[in-house]
Amino acid sequence: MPEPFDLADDTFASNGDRPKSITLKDVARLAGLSPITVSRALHNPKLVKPDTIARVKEAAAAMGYIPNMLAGSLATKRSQLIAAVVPQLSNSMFAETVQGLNDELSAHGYQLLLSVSNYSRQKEDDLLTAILSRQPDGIVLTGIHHQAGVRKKLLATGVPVVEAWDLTPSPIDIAIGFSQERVGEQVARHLLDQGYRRFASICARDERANRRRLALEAELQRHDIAPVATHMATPPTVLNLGREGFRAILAAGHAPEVVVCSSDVLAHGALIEAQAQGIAVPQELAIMGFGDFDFAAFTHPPISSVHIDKRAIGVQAAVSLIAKIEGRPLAQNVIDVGFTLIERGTTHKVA
Amino acid sequence: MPEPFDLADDTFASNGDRPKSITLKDVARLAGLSPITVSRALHNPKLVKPDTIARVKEAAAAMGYIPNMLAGSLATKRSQLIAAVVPQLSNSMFAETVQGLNDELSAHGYQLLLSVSNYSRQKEDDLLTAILSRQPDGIVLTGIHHQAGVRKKLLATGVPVVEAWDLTPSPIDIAIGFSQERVGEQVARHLLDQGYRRFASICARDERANRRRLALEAELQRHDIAPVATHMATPPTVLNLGREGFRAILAAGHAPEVVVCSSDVLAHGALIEAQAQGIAVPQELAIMGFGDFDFAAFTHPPISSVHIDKRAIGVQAAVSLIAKIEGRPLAQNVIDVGFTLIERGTTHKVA
DNA sequence: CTGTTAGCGCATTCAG
DNA sequence: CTGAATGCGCTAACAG
Repeated sequence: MPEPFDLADDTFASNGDRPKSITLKDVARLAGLSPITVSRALHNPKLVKPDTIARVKEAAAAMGYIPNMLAGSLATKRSQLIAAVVPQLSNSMFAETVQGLNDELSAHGYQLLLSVSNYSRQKEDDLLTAILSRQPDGIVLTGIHHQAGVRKKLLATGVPVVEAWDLTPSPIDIAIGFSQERVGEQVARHLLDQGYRRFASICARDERANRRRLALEAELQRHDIAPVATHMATPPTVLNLGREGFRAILAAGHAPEVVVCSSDVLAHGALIEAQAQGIAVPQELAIMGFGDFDFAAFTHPPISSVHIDKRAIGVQAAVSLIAKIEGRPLAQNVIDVGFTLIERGTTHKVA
Repeated sequence: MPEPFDLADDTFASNGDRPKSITLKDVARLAGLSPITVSRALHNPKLVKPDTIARVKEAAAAMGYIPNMLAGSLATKRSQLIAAVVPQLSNSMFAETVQGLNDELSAHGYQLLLSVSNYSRQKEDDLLTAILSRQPDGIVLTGIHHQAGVRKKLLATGVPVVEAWDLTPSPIDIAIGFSQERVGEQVARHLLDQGYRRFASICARDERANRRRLALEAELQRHDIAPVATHMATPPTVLNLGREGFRAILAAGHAPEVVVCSSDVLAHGALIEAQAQGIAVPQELAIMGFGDFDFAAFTHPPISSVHIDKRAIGVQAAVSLIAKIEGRPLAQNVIDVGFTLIERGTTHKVA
């Protein structure tokens, strides 16, 4: 532990008295060169003689020089900044996407400006204004539905934009995700194939989750089946909402054969509630999750789910954005990362 | 869905051809004023006549003016940016802290630059260099142990710094967290009081988790008790590591009365594994978690844990940073957010 | 390979 | 209350 009890003095106060930063010019002086040469030595070494590069590096190190990227970005019009807006961070699938995004960005020298919209389009819009003022080189948004005017505002700036976690034929710029509708439809077909007929759902009040639910119901309709019960849960999607949701469904007198949940977290809650009530899963009740969270394969029984490569969405967003920023053409501006139904212990063949 | 199929044209390409941004000067011209007056009307309305403010706002709106904060920050030396470095985002307690931090910052007009260190001090150090070049107004680090030189580097810049999730008498600037040692000690005492004697632990390879474990063992020592088994797990701390860990402990022939886990996620895994093996919890095996995650209270049985106000750490970090940035003195630069043992269904009085 | 000149967009002086 | 001059720190463009 270095310098113990240096508190009194070190409590260097309000940032008026910040040490005057040492600049390129200072380094240049010490190295006996012009500022621009120092700049080049640091960022464009090919243009500088090895000797001088060494001299520069030495001087910079000696002075503890830290470049001022604000100034650099202002001059180059490249900020090396990517902004992302997610609906939520804790208890969400987005944390993984953000981590993937960040990892890939970091590997390419970009940094991440992160904002949380709390599922509010208005908030997203407001955040976007603040974000744009930082001149990001790229932006990642969640979803394809935004406040009126967002599309135009974004197009006006010309920043590359990724809309993640959904698909559309007409993205603002780039869309990376999967079809919510196809998920709902496929889940319905799969469960119908297994012989289930009495469906219930526990669904988060989330635009995408709801579209999956509606697509599932539409597919059921086509087979002349209507869901017996639907329980909506307000995010954040915590485990207890799954327990409560299933309890509510039972309390209303419904006896579903299968409960389809908009998230594995809810499915897990339903599973625990069922077990607590002595209902055998999957014999008496089947449960379907979504997202294929880390824990889904390891609960007891493991939860059948829809696998989404959450991390890949983030990584792919970074890759696409960087490609576009660096002027490389994209093969496609709508990327379907797909999904996979995963049959595990909470569902089984009935018919 | 606005403007369907406008893809072909809208695929505005690589950012060379970004629309030349409209500046303060442009707005000024349209409003028939000087740039500085426009600037004041926007950021310092008190210095400007109401009429002209209106005129400015109108002109700005008409042109869709978006201020360039890079330029603004360069001039003012205030970036309104707070940088945070966390070891990990997905499957971690830090997501909640980051969300709290972000919410509070956002409410005060600050934005968050987020980086992930992957539990590497070297990476943290590297990130810090990149971060400092953005001239953040404040920095949040996780933990109190950093690469050599980090402390000095930070002090040299004079940026306010919060070290979160731990405590120390000599923080770089501000520390906000709780004592890992006291957690370990208290958990040991509590379980000893309940009559447990044969302890095992499943512990993440994480500096803080390990210090809690060591403190627990030290307290056991004082009662002449040595743990029967310790299983270390490499982050990310996913549920399956808890299952595997407990399985490994059993496989090694140990028969602990209680398993202390460094995270509720691991505890949950241990719980599921125990149940899968027909071991009754808490009758035959007690399990202690850490973190009081959302799900802990709702598993079956609910998991005894140590509650940490994860979100508060982030909020408090923001509050302290902002206070310092704005020149308000801090009452204290070491803030203990404490912790609370929560007795639930996975432990019970034996003696 | 290195230097000079100019300007990125805005806000801080200081004047009126 | 409004404006003119100057500079934040860096790099693009053009020399040499």
